[in-house]
Amino acid sequence: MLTIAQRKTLAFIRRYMKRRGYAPSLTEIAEGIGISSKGTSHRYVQALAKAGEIRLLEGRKRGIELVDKKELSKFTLPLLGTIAAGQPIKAIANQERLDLNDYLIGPNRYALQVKGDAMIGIGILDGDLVIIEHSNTADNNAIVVALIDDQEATLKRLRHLKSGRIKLIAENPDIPPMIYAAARVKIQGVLVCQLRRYC
Amino acid sequence: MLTIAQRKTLAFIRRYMKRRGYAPSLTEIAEGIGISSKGTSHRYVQALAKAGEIRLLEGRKRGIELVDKKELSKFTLPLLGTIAAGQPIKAIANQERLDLNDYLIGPNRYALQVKGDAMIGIGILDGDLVIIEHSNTADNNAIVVALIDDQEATLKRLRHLKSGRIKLIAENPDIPPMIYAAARVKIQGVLVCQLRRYC
DNA sequence: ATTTACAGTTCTCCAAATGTTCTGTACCCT
DNA sequence: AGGGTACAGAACATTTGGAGAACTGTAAAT
Repeated sequence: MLTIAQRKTLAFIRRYMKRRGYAPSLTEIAEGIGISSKGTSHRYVQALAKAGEIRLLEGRKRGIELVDKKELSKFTLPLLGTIAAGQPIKAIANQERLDLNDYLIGPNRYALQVKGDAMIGIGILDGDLVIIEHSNTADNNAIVVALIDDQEATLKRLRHLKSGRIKLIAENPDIPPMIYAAARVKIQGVLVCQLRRYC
Repeated sequence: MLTIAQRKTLAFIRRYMKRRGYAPSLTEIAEGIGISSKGTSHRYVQALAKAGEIRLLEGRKRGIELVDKKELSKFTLPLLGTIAAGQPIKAIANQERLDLNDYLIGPNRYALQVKGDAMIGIGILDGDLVIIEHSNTADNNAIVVALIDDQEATLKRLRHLKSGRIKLIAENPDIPPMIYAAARVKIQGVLVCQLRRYC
């Protein structure tokens, strides 16, 4: 339940965002609700986030998002808990919901269907769908879609070698890793998620 | 979430393209939003691309395309094609979209997180999420959540034996299959889909 | 084919705006 | 007096906004 001051804060944030299209700063919130300390408005904003009325984008200026109560039920599934061999399902407290939306969807993402067993060692099988986020760079050890000599595109684990060359590793003991000069390899995207349908 | 400057940049690009029919250059963008460094406008444009507001046509001058936001907000992803070791991405004709909604979501479905390696043989690893559709029956050979003696819940492959008994098979050579009298096994749900996040 | 102007990319540096955390003060209540 | 709440304001860390130089790549003109 919100206090009067928190309610006032929320109302101000809503008004501000509606009018200007972006979130107010803490100083503006303080002004807007008639106090002079942004330390205090900070407290209210934190309380609103905890109450689930807004969402805070960590480490960003004006990083407030309104939570749309309608949207909440759309692409979510109840996350019941964990299952292991030999043990009952262990329920997770207060029935979390899993938001598949931010799990899977995003700008610059696309799906590919995997052919072949090159990545079988990490459980990516023939026919699986992988979701790729478009990017020209990738962290060491990430799994990437790499284009070699502008010809072949493959899904492999990436490793930057100290020599500056690039090692592409298939997670399959039958397929040896390959090493290429950096110029021959273009990264097209990074593996974000994998999914497989059973029915 | 866009910053104020990014928003301003996007608005300018939209205005410019509407009026002139083609995209502005970085210098024009800088002028248009009232700054003098095209290095800076470059940063904003990159940020907009990452946020999915625009698309950049690589290696082309004035290569900015506006992205239609309507498509993006749905629960779909472009399905580009297939990827295999040693071959280019094979595009699927006219860019199908993959609707994850009917892939994943449904009434009576819930998610569980898998613990342990019991199903490693078919690529279900520790930590993966599985989506289960609630059901008291299952086809032969389906993978199910089964409750044994009202005690243990496990994820196993189901096989109805001619004897009327039920065989539960872990897809792991280290774990032998178990056979139970039908009365001891209750099916709680059927594995519909599996997904794993990599980042 | 070469030159040239335009456009995009990368980099470094700096300043201002903003979020976060703390400490201190005032007021109200029992 | 003690505890709680509301608020102010300082101090600090981080993000955002911006300038400009140097470089690479593209496309058009010669």
